[in-house]
Order: sequence, then structure tokens, then C-alpha cells
Amino acid sequence: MGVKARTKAADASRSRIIRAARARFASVGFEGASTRQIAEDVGVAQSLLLYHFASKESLWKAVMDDLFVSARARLGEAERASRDATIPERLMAVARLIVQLAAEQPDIHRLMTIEGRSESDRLRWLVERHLRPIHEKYIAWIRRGQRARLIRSGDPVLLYYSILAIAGTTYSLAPEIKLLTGTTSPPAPAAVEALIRSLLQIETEAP
Amino acid sequence: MGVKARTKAADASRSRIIRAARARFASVGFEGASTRQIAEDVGVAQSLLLYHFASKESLWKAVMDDLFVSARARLGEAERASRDATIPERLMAVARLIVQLAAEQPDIHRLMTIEGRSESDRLRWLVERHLRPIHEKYIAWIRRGQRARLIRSGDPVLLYYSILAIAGTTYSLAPEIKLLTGTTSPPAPAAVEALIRSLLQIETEAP
DNA sequence: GTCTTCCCTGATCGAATGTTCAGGGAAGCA
DNA sequence: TGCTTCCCTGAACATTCGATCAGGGAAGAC
Repeated sequence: MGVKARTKAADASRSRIIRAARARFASVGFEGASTRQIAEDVGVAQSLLLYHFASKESLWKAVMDDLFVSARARLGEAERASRDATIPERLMAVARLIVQLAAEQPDIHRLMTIEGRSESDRLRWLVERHLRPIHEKYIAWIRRGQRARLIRSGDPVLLYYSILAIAGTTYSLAPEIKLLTGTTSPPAPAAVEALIRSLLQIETEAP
Repeated sequence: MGVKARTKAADASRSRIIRAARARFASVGFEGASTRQIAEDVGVAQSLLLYHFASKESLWKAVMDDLFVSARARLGEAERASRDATIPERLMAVARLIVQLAAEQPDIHRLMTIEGRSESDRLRWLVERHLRPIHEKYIAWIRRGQRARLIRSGDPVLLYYSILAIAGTTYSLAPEIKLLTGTTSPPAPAAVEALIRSLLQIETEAP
């Protein structure tokens, strides 16, 4: 089999650990999650987590890297695919993907809203490594659209975070909404997208 | 001094503990918060927390009760003050208060988004005791406004949670936004309110 | 005065936390 | 075949967790 067989098995372990860790961090936060619980979820020894990842904090960073590497790749695709569209429509293409990501993996928004609440070293790391490159680009897009009077006026940061908030909470608070209304299935991404469109006051294109 | 002097001192301790507990629960979640940290914040012995409140969970419930009792009182005021207005304007009066509450006490939204993510006994308790009476009323208001074609169509639950999401994240993610943009002061409540108004497509009243 | 009530503290419990370390054991290289 | 590399486990570490309990000590009742 060669060296690849071993490293492949190790990589499989690593990604299974990351997946379990993501779920735990998302539901009870960094401090509340325990490495023993995560190891039990995966079905491996707890010491394996600290063999692959130097510490609990390193594991958390690996979870975040894993999450954002794939998210940023898909955002890049959406940007390229809409290269020739107007700024508001490019923004809506990105918003559509954000809604889709939030629906597929509500853990993303859960993890973000857990960390963004207090100024910690982990938040600083996250902002500099992943958030800033993404956010600043789209906030600039909003500004451009506003200058062209194609997007609602107002604080671009507020508008941008409103998009994230609507897309994210709709799916990350699904357990609460389910208990409250008895609804089993969350709203369709298309409905959320339409809401964002009207929030930004972007005219629907003529067909 | 009489009996009141003692119970008054005890009440003061209780509310100081509740205030410190609220901050801890809001920043690191229920599992992540420790009773010893909270006691240290207040400056009392850890065993005092479990004297006043039977358990860590009881303390959490006391925090939530304290929060919602005052919030619901203020919501009641807003409802009465707008008694003679149209449904959309009554809804906007409530939304305005929600934004105001979120700006004054971002911990509220932090606590809610921490608990609403996983179906726990605490979430069930919270939904039945506090959330359901509030939410169901305003979702019914949205429905009424929609029937009169004075409010944007679409899933009323989605609209309602979008209001909470915009109002809440704007202030609960203030640390993240501050790190990202360097902005020291969060958006003005009036700007957030205007955003909600356009989300619901409620026409501004002629002056 | 004595007695009772009640807010509060310090010591202590077993369990669980993150981390360290020695070693097993299969796979690949010689 | 022997030797090395590397994924992984189990035991142990000090620390911290929520919770329990005995008792101090001031304030009010008598």
C-alpha cells in the first residue's frame, strides 16, 4: 500500500474528529465542550485527539480552518460564476450561497455567534485569518451598489450583518422554532433569499 | 431594622449574583460557566450561590426569569401605548422596543441564541415559560397585518425571527464587528428600526 | 437577658476537566 | 529477516467542576 495507506487512515481519523468536534463546539461552545465527549462520539481514545492536535485550542482552530477553507472555495465559485452580472446581482449570488451554506450546515452560524460575542484571543484569530478577507470584500460591494443607487442606503456593515443574521438564525435556531411552532422543516432557502432581496431593496430582474 | 433589613440584604445578594451569572452564561454558555467564577465576580463564597439557588440550573432559570419579567413588562407597556394605532404600527412599536432592549442588554440575545441551538430541557423550559406567550402573539399580529395587505407576505415565523435576528446580532456581535471594522459604537437603534420597517415593507406614515 | 432564625463561609466530597507519558503494534524500508 | 516509523491506546497527572455539610455570627423575637 505504501506510505499513503497509513497517512490516509490518519487523515480519515483527523476528519472524523474534526466533524465530531465541530458539532460539540457548535452546541455547547468552546469552554463547554470536552475532549472526552468528542472522542467518545468518534469512538477513539481521548489521547488521540491530542496526538493529532496539540491542544483543545488547536483542535478548535482546525475545525474553523476546515469550515472556512471549503466555504471560501464555494464563495469563490459563486463570485466567478456571476462575474458578468451587476453588483447587486453578484451580491445576491453570494447571499444565496450564504443561505444555502447556513441551511446545509447550521453549525457554521452557531460557531460564529458563539465566538463573536466576547473579545477573546480565539475571536481575534478568527477575524484576522478568515473573517476579514471575506467580510471586507462584500461590504465594499455593498458600498459600490449604494453609490450606483442599486442597493438600499444605510450603514453597509449593518446591512451585511443583517444578511448573515437572517440567513443564519433561520437555520441555527431551528430547534427553538421547532419546539415553538411544531414545524419540522425549516423555511426554504428561496424564501430567505427573497427576504434578503427586499431588505437590500434590490429590484427583481425582468425575466 | 426588623425582618426587612435581613431579607433586603439577602435580596441584594441574590440580584448581584443574578447579574454576574447572566454575564457569564451569556459569554461562555451554561456548560462553560462555572459557579466559582460567578461567585468570584460577585465577591462571595461559592456555596452562597447554592444556598440562594438550589443548583446551577436553578440559578440559570432565575437569570432567565429576571430577564423576561422586566422585558415582558416593557413589552406590555409598548402594546398599551400603541393601542389605537394600526397593526403594522403596533408591530413597529414592539420592534422598536426589541431593538432598544437588544442595544441596552445585548446579553439577552446572547443567552437566547446559546440556548436555542440544541433541543435541551432548558430550551423546553424556556419556550413554555417565556417564549411561547410572547412569540405567538406577535406572529399572530404579523398574520393579521398580512391579511390586510399592510405587511409583506411570506412565512410569519420567518419574518418574526428575522426581526429578532437583525435586532439581536447587531448588538450581540458588537465585539466581532469592533475587531473587524474598528468601530467603537454600534449602529443607532433608529437605523436598525428603519431596516426592519423596510423588511416588513411597512409604509412610513405621512407626517 | 436567652432563644431562634437565617445569611453566609470554609472544608470537603467524588467526578470530570485538559494534558502528559510510556508503550503497543501494525506497516513500510532495508 | 531486522529496524524504523508512526497511528493509537491506557494509565496517570494536577486542577477544577457542582454539590454537600457543619458551623459561625449577627439580627429579631421572646
